[in-house]
Amino acid sequence: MPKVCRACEARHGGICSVLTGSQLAELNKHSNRKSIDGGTELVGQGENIGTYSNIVRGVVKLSKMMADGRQQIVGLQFAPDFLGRPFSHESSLTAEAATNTEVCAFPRAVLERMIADTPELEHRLYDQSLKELDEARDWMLTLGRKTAREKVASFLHLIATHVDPDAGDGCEFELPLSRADIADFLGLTIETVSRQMTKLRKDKIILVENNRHVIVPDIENLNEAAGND
Amino acid sequence: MPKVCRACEARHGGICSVLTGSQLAELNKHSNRKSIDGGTELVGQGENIGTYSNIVRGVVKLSKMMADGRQQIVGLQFAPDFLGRPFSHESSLTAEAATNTEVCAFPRAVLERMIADTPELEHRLYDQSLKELDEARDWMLTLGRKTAREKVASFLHLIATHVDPDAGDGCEFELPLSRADIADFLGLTIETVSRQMTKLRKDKIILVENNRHVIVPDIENLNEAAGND
DNA sequence: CGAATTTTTGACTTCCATCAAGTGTAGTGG
DNA sequence: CCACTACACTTGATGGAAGTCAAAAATTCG
Repeated sequence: MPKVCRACEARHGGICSVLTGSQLAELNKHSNRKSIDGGTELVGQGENIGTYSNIVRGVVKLSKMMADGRQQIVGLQFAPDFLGRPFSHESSLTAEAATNTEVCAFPRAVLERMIADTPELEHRLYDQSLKELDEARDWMLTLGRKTAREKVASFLHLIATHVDPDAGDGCEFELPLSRADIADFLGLTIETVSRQMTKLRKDKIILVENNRHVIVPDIENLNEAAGND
Repeated sequence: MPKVCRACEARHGGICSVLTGSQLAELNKHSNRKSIDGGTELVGQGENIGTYSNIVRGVVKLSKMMADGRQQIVGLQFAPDFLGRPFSHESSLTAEAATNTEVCAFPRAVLERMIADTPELEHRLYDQSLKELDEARDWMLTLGRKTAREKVASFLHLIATHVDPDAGDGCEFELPLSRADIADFLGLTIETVSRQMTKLRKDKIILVENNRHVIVPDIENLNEAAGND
C-alpha cells in the first residue's frame, strides 16, 4: 500500500477503503495531492471534468448560479467524501473550497476504468450518492418550508453533527462558511442570517465568539429551534 | 421472457432493461402488478420498506412532512422509474400516487439478491440515483432563489419536458398535480400558485382549460419565465 | 340538479429583502 | 504602537412579495 494512503482519511471512510493494495498503488501512481486555499474554485459550472478527487481535509461547497448572479449552495462535502459526478463529462455545478482544503486528485479515465471492473467500488460510490440524495431532500424541506430562524438553526445543527458526530448534549465548532455562504446555502440574505444568529444568541441556544466560533450548550434545543419535531 | 414484461415500459427504459431473460423470469415470479388510485399512499415516512417497485404508468410524488404538518414534495417520479431506497430498511419519505398509477412490485430481498450478483443492475440503479440527485439540486435552486412566478413557470416547464421530451416549440398536457400539490412542491401556498398561474395566463405564456389542461404555445417563453438563462 | 371540492379572487398582514449606516476585526505600513 | 484601509458582520428603517383569512366562482361528482 502506498505510504501516503496509510494515514489518509479516504483510505478509511472514503472510496479507497474498498480498493485492494494493488488498486491503491495503481490509483496512487496517477494521483496528485493538492492544498487549496479557501475560496478557490475547483470545478466551474458547465466546465469539462478532467479529474475526480477525494477530500482529505476541509469543506467543499457545491453551488449553482443563475444568469443574473443569484446563487444557491446545493451541498457541502466533508472529508473523506468523493468529489465528482461519474458518467457525466460536464459539471452542472461549481465546486469551491470553503475552508483551506486538501484533496487527492486523479484523472477521470483511471477511476472510470477501475469502476468498470470493481463492483465494490461502484457500490461504494452508489452508497455516497444515495446519502447525498437523502441530504439534498432533507434540505429541500428546509428551503421550501422552514422560517428564517429554523433555517439558521438547521444549518448550525448540520455543522454541529458533521463536525462532532458523537458529541453528547453540547458541542463547539468553527463555522466553515462565511455569513454570505450561509445565506446562499439557506436561500436567505446576509442580513437575515445575521439577525437570526443574534436572536438565537439572545435566546441562549448558541454562544458565539469572534463570529466564527460557535458553542452549543444543548444540541437538543438547537434541534428544536430547527423545527425537527 | 415473461409476457407481461414484453410490452412493459420498465423493460425498456427502466431497470429491467439490464436483466437477462432468466432474471426477468425470476423477478416476475415474485412480482405483483397493482393499480393504484391517485391520492393513495404507497410508502409512509418512517415505515419499514418491504417491497420495491417499478412505475409502469402514472406519476408518484415523494414528500416529507414536519411534525406540525408543513409538507414539502421533494421529487416526482414518472414511468418507468424505479421506486425505492436500496440499502435502507426505513423510508425517510412518503411516496404517494399523484395520478392513477400502475406499479410492478417485488419483495426487497429478491431484488437485493439480484443486485448483489448483477453489477449491471447496480449500475443502472446508480445511474437513476445520480439523475435524481441532479434533479434535486436543480430544484434546490428553484426553492431557495426563485420568485413565485419563476417557481410556477419552472414547475410547468418540468412537467412539459417530462410529458413530451421531444416536442418542438409548443406543447400541451394534463397537470398530474393539484394546486395544493404544486404548492407543496414549490414551497408556496395554494393561493400564490393560483395567482401566478393567472398572471402567466394573462401574459400569454400559457393557456389553461378546466384547471388541469395546459397549453404552452412557446416553450422558450416559459423557460425564460422560469429564470433559466 | 345540488353538494362537495377545488380553484380563483380580494383585503389585509407579516416576514424577509432592500437600502443604508454603523461596529467590529484583521492586516499593512509609517 | 497607532493610524489607516479593507473587509466581514451587525443593526436600523422601510418596502414589497408572499402568506393569511375570507368569500366567491368554477368544477367535479353523486
